[in-house]
Amino acid sequence: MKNAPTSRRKTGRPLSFDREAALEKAMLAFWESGYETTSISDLTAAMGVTAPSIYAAFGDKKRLFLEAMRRYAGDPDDLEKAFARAPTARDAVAGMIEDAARLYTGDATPKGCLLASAAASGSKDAADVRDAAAQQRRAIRAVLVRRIERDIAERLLPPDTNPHILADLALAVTQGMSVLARDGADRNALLAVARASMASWPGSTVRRNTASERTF
Amino acid sequence: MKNAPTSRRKTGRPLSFDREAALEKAMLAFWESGYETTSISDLTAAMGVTAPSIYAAFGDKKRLFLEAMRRYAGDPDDLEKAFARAPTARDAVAGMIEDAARLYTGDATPKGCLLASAAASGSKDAADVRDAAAQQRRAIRAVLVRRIERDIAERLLPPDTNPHILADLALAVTQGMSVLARDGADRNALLAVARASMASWPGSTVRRNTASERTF
DNA sequence: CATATTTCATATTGATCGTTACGAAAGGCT
DNA sequence: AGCCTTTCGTAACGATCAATATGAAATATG
Repeated sequence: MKNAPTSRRKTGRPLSFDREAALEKAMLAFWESGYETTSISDLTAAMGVTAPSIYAAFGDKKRLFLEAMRRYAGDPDDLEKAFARAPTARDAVAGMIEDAARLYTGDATPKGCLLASAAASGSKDAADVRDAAAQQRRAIRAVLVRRIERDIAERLLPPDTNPHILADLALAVTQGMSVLARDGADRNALLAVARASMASWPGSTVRRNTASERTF
Repeated sequence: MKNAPTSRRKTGRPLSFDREAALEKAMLAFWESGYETTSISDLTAAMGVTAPSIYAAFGDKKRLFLEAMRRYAGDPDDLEKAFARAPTARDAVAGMIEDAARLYTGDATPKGCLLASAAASGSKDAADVRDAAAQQRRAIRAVLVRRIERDIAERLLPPDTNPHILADLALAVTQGMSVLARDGADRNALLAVARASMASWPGSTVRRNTASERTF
């Protein structure tokens, strides 16, 4: 039960818990039950850490959630790089949506998307937390738009393609799959939705009645 | 300030508020702030009714929410009838999604979808409320599936069309648009997403580079 | 070993949560 | 008018909320 010696500790009683592991548990709790509807009592139980230790390590509930949310969402730059590596914007978006379908139906994690459900609504006191979640979604959307714009510039997409609409559609499908997952849809159902949604991508051949590539 | 004489009142002091109007206000409050995160105090302020009167008229917070949610969602039979009137399943679904886009961006109502956001997550005490919302969504999905199956039977859709995937996709786009609306997307942006999403419908001609019918 | 520093567990803070007694007020019925 | 029934406003209930005060325990340093 030692904390990682990342920051050189000088003196005093050492932390009795793994900060990263506790943050992971907090993330799962928020993922499962939402920001305002996960109590400090819930968090102490999930993290195995008493309330004063949580406050000492993370500040307050709001900061703990924001840290957990950033941990969930990951670095937007990583998404940008993954998108840059993809051969086309279409591949990048299809990959993102299918990854989401898998993420939302994991066995070891709550169903659905933390970003979609943990702060979907709430009291006025938590407006800033909802804004933070919205900002995360906007960051993802911006990455989507940029990648689509690149393909337009490279003539891989029609010049009249509206990147904002395509990005919004991809985001809507992704966040909507979270609701399906919460309602009990299994991984295959979500993957089918993910693939079906890509049929609205420009240049898609909406093939029909072919046994080899049946999207519907 | 008289209540409608629908149920023949016998005796006693009359209600001093309009039950339906108060329910409407409660619905808007839940729509805005969610089930658990809207307090009785919030509700008394929004409804203009004191707490004991709320409890006398609606039972408790849970029953008030369920009644508000049913008022929001409307009768599933009405949706079924509207779907039956539509010339094709595609028209029915496109209409539903576009109606949702308009509903989620109304000026006099909160942004987004009550069904999508008010019970997206929550504590264990509210699991039955989330289940009730899930049941509403499943009812809509069932209507979608039946209407699609009818078009398959009538040869208006390819015989290998999977009605569950199409229904799930329509539901995902719809619920996903709620997130976009909450994040500030305007009505035109949502309508564009709604129309773009229909391009993945079987038999769609994904037309490109035509100024007359530009879907992207 | 002694001291400084930090975290520990226990217990509690004031505020707010959903819900309800309680008695006064307001109508219909005889 | 006088009773009966129902709703009214006020005030409070126990429970839980997020957040801390407090002092003992644990480690580094001198």
